[in-house]
Amino acid sequence: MNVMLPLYAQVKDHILGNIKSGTWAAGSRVPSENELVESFGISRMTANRALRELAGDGYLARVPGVGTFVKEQAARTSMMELRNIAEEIEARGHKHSSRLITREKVTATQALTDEFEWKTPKPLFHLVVVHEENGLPVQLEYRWVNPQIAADFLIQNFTRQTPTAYLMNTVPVDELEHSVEAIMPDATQQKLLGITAHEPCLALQRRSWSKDQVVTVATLVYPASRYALHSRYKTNAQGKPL
Amino acid sequence: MNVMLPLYAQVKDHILGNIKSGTWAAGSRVPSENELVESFGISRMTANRALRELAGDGYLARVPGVGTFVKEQAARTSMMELRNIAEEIEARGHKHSSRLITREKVTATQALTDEFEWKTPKPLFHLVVVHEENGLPVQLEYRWVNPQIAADFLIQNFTRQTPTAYLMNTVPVDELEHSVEAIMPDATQQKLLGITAHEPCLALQRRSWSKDQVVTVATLVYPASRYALHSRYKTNAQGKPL
DNA sequence: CCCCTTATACTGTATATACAACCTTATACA
DNA sequence: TGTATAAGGTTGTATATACAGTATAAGGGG
Repeated sequence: MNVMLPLYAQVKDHILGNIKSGTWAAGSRVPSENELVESFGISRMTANRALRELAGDGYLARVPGVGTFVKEQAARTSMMELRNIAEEIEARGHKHSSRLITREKVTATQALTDEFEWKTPKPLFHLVVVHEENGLPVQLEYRWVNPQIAADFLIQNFTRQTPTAYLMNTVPVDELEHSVEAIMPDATQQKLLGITAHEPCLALQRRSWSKDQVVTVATLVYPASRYALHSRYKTNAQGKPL
Repeated sequence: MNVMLPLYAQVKDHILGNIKSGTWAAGSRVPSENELVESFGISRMTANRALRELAGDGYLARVPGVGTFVKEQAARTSMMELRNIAEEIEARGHKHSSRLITREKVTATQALTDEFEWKTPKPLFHLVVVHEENGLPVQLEYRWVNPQIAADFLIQNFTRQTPTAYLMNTVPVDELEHSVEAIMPDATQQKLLGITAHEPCLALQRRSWSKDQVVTVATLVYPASRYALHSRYKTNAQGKPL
């Protein structure tokens, strides 16, 4: 059952674990390549690969002749990121409610198999939820969840806690991907959102990873008249987010 | 003058050049590690590093036992980064071109005065540009620029350098704001983008600040069928992106 | 005291080698 | 004909070794 990770990945996990747990604070020094060679009993090239890849991912900064250090990771706060809609609505002083449309266990289609980065189709939890702000539908949520990571996902009561909130509290998220497009709603979506066929919608697709495995894929459909996505943040000298 | 690049970087450049120039189309096979060993006279580990890093960057897909292939680059743009569309298109190995529709000096409307955080209306530079990917319109850019910060903006030749590129090189950006909504195009937009009245569009509004002053306001309209906005990033050390 | 040299530690790159896992194709066999 | 096997090419990982470049600290000589 337990898949043996490659050595360099084990070293990466070890270092990343110490960073995320806060044991190694930002700016502090991580073991040098030769120290990792000693403690893990590996070759220097393997230690080099672990440190080099973590540096490429932005977790570490390497300085020739000096050492390797934990990088400062400013929180990139924005509404485009992982935020659950219930909090957003309540932050506006409005009332959030939700209607559970579908809750089932399905087998992944080919497209979903690709999304989850699997080679073969596997079982998936599937959920369809309509979120309402003061009784008016504002978001249609299609969600698929990897059962291997969130095994008890389907037995949750999602009228009290949104799927996003449950996943955020249960699984640590390493990586997020968002994709936004404009779509015209189909008949089912029109009915569930209470809109006409002529109203365009935003379709926000979100994938989240934990330890290089896709945890969940969600498609969030917003009627254009009722919602706009928004973000604002500071940047560094290169024009990239901090 | 010439800085000698490391061997693995030279190999990466060679492969990337063939992708961007379109010599190697999406789906086509790139040389195997052993073939690179032969043609470049390098060791297999060096070839491996070049291919592995390009795969990590999303340019290549590697299949054990089969080979390495040029990946399809989806027509998507990053909403988190301040990146100019010309680079994005060229990174996909396609050709970027642009048509300047309007170039003028105007006085800010009340709405624009608010956007620029001014108390009274002031002069503004205004530009309308259509960006094309392989000759097909993919973005309609409405841009307003603060003349106090970029005084020589209007005399630039924007067929060689995009407005975004010019501003990125001229003014350091401290802060960015994005807002996305779904719209139906009006008659003018339909004509400029070459789309029908029934195709929804993404309208991305962007404001950027430098030293607490608004530098530029831009509205970027993307036909839904040709573009999706995209972002992917690692979360912070605490795994709590918000 | 200051400057130069030297030693040491660390990262960056490159090679040669090895073995495993995977896939395709050709071949031998029933 | 159909199937099992073998061979060869491909990626993935791991090691041992080597040399270059950079930064820091220690020591020696003016």
